[in-house]
Amino acid sequence: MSCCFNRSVILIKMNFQIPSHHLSASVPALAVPQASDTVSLQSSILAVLESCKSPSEIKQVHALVVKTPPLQTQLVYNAIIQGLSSSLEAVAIYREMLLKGLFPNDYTLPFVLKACAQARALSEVEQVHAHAVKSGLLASNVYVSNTLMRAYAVCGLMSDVRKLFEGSPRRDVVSWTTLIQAYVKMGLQKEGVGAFFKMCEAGFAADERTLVIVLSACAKLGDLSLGRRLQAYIQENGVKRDVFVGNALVDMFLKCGDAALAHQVFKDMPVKNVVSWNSVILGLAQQGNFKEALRVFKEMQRVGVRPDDVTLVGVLNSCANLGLLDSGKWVHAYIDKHDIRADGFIGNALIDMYSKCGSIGQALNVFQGMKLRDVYSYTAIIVGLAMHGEAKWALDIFSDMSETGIEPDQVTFVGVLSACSHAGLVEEGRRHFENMSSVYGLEPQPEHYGCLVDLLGRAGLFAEAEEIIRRMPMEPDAFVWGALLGACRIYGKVELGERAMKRLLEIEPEREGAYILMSNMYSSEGKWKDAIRIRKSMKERYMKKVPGCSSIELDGKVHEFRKGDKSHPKMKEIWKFLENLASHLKSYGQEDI
DNA sequence: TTAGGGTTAG
Repeated sequence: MSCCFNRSVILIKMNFQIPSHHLSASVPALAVPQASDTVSLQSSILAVLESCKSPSEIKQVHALVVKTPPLQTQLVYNAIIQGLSSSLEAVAIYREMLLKGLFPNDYTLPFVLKACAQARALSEVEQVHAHAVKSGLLASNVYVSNTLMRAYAVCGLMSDVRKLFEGSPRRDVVSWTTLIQAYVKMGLQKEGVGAFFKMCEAGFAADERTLVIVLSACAKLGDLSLGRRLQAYIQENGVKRDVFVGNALVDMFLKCGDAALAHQVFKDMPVKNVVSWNSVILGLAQQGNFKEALRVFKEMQRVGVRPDDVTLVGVLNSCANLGLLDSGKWVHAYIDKHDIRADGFIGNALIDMYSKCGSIGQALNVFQGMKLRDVYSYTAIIVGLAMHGEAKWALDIFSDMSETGIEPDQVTFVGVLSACSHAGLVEEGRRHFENMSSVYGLEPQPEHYGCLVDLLGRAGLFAEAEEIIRRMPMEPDAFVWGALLGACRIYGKVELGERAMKRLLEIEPEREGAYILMSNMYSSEGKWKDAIRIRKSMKERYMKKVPGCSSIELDGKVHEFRKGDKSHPKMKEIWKFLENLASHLKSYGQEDI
């Protein structure tokens, strides 16, 4: 190996900086046994290295090695690099090793590459790549080629990963798994799955680690039939069904929309951990089955599994969507009690929960108390304020956000535009819509056009709204036509409303909203015949208005109210209160409530 | 002594 290894090339290529503390040996805190000859001295130091419990202890041994030339061997350097392979310090030691005239071997490079990959240090990866080629280790050792593939994958260089894979003289199941994972990490799920089938054709047996990655790709694709094939593969090929495979299966079935299968796999798992529970809770929440998500959370607590921050995000999301303020507050108290940092995911979920549960003040408290805010935090509070009619405030926070340098994304603009729409800020709304692409490089999506049409329509600017729809680069969706129809209803624009309804029904023939808006419009314009015609055609299509439903939580009990449902025991009092409220509002000039 | 694994928001 060493005969073809040109050290001068390496010395020129390796230009890493060695941190000074590696060169100035400090007083070693570890006692090294005195040994009479070099060999036993080396085995002593190796034993000490093996007993080291922290990187700082290893660095102390390294200081001793620097002072003791007989200890400067390939074996000792490998052991130090191995111990420090979770930081770039391993690379500095590697360079020092080369400067001492020592060669890397098939144990050195994987650890150095692991350190490079962890730090995403591409130029170091490339330099070590050169050494791997020069030394012949890349061609001869599959560990070296696999760790190198992984390092390029982490740096996002898919073409280099593929070149290495294709040029690799020997491939094993790890090489294939690394290739598949590189594709999946890069968002190329289909290519990842394709590589899995090629791997099978090539006669390799995928193991549980491979399957976990392929299952996660399948989950992202939402491809249930592929998921079933993978489950069959696991059964037929005796893949070990450990907790990782189980969790990946649960997540996959949930994301592919088969909650029953997910639940079956979950039930059959011999060992579950917090991730298993999280997958179920989050999966159910993502499907909109918030009540079931909360039921599973209660079950999790009953069996004594401690929730982590991921669990709490799922629970908060469910509370937010069910309007369960008290439960949300309970989670908040839990977070405070257990000293879980409310920055990042948790903080953003709290903002969303409070604002969806109607407590915008609390949402603002959380937002203001956060030390680290990201685009999600800003978007959550902007959307929340817009929802609560605090348009001006929402826009102020948007301008604060611009000053911090955090780039808004497409969802942020949904919040900004809907704030403008609620406050009737036509000019400002137009400007933000324009800025989306010209300043922030974001292409407006149908929902942004929907907001703009809503804004213009509410302001009575129908010609401009129609022009916007005509100029849309994509087909207008139901939100866009719905926004136009809603505005027509306000202004009694019957003809335009009919056109909007027609388009809306082409897209969503089964939705009753358009019929109801249109029939209300006919009624308020005195066109009773038309109103009756619409209602009749709804009946012919067997459409029934899905009763609107709202719920509040009081003292831990959820009260649900549906349109036309008088079953609540305190219905009389509630109606009386609402009537008082309505007359109170009318006295303030609100006529149409 | 060496390589590849699941869940997280607006």
